[in-house]
Amino acid sequence: MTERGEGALPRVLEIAWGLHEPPQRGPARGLDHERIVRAAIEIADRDGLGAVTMKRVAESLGFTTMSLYRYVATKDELLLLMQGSEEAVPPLGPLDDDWRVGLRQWADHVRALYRLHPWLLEVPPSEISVLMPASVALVDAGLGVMLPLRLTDQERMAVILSLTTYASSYVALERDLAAAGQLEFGSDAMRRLGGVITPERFPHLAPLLAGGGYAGAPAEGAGGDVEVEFAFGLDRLLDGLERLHDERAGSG
Amino acid sequence: MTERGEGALPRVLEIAWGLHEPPQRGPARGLDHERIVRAAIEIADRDGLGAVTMKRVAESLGFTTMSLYRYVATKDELLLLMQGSEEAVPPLGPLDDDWRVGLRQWADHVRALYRLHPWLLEVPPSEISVLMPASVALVDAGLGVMLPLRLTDQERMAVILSLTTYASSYVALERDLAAAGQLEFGSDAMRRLGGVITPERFPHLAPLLAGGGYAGAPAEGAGGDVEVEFAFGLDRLLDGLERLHDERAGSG
DNA sequence: ACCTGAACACCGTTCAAGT
DNA sequence: ACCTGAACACCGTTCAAGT
Repeated sequence: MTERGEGALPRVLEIAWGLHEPPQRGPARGLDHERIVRAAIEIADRDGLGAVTMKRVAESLGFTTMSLYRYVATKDELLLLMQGSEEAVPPLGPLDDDWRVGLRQWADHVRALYRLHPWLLEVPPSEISVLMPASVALVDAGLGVMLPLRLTDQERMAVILSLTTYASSYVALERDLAAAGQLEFGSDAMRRLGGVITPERFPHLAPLLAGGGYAGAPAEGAGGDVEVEFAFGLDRLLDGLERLHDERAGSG
Repeated sequence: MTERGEGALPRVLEIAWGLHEPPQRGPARGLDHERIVRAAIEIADRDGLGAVTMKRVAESLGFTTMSLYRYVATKDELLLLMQGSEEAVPPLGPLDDDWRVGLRQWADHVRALYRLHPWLLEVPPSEISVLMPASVALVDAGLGVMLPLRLTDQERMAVILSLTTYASSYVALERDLAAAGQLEFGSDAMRRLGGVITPERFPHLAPLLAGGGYAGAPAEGAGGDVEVEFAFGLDRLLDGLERLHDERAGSG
């Protein structure tokens, strides 16, 4: 009964898409997947993914740890439901008709998503997550923006993937820089580091380090720099797309 | 004695760069950081990061769990040492003088690194890791390739970062696709999925899904596709760089 | 069929003890 | 100062029991 043939959808997809019919018989259920996932997301938003334990989630709902296992097979399943929940995704308004502007808006939206829920960066990735509601909605919107571009479906997917990983990586960078800002290496430490990161061994990086243009001295303007770097890399990718598009327009 | 003022380097950097002098007095040490890190990497390579426990690492060296705490303050410190160890990085040969070719070689090398040690994708990121030996060596080489490009230091770092995250993301994708290949949704499952991922709700993605151009049916050619997509995104980024370079060459 | 309390196996880490 | 055994707090998960 639990395994319905080889062609069945993974349980977690059934749950996420609302296809999972609760059992007919027996006492009324005290919980449901939506409440559990929402509670878990709240905890992760507030205290990080490490704070999401089965115990803490259950108790925040007024139940015992073990009650969760009536709704979720393992903790990994819960994490996947969190990641794929549309609950976590802010609504995505209409995107600009100009593909370049639209893609930038789309990338900004993805970045906002990771900023809103930094724990998304830590959820162990699953091959299933691209089929969860949140991902499907995002991908669909992104594909829509690229309609006027002369690209194959596969290339469109590659762009989506590039932008997604690009945005998420930059949120991770922001987080790391924020943490690094509190490191504040003293001149003592920099001298010690300069003793091993020498111009002889690292001719290109050592000058940067000495000049404060590398990690270790991101004291001022760090936030702004990340902003600039995000736009820079994004523009390079869009430039590349435009060049490809122009070439194909010319030859087609 | 353990805290040497505010200007001191983080302990893990001292260890990684070989600046950590072992205590003079007392019995001979049975272990050293290098052996511990190497043992941990071997376990992670073979059985994944989840298999790296203090117990397993210690026992693989013939010691008890607790002995490790003479060398490493916490498990997180051990993970960081693994990640930043040059042990894990295959030697990087000389790169082509043509910046485009060189950057492609560099990106391939980074990708090879993640393929060799997939657990690198799972190590919780630390702001310190960019100062560890492995990262410093990689970044230095990457900066060297970009010497002929008309870019600021900051832009060069942005490129390095983009390529790194790009390469690592693709290795993650490969891994996920390999896992997804064993999912093999049946026609039953696809029909069920098609009931919620409808053309009405997802006009751009639904046709892809129905046509097998999206996850869920990556049975054949999946590996090859990833190869194509990697080159595609990389070329777009390099195209963008070239355009920027050409523009500046013209106006400078 | 739901929810619960007790129990299990397994973590990382602390501490007091031996040498 | 090294290594060890015992112990602690905390996980995820299983199971038998109550309703």
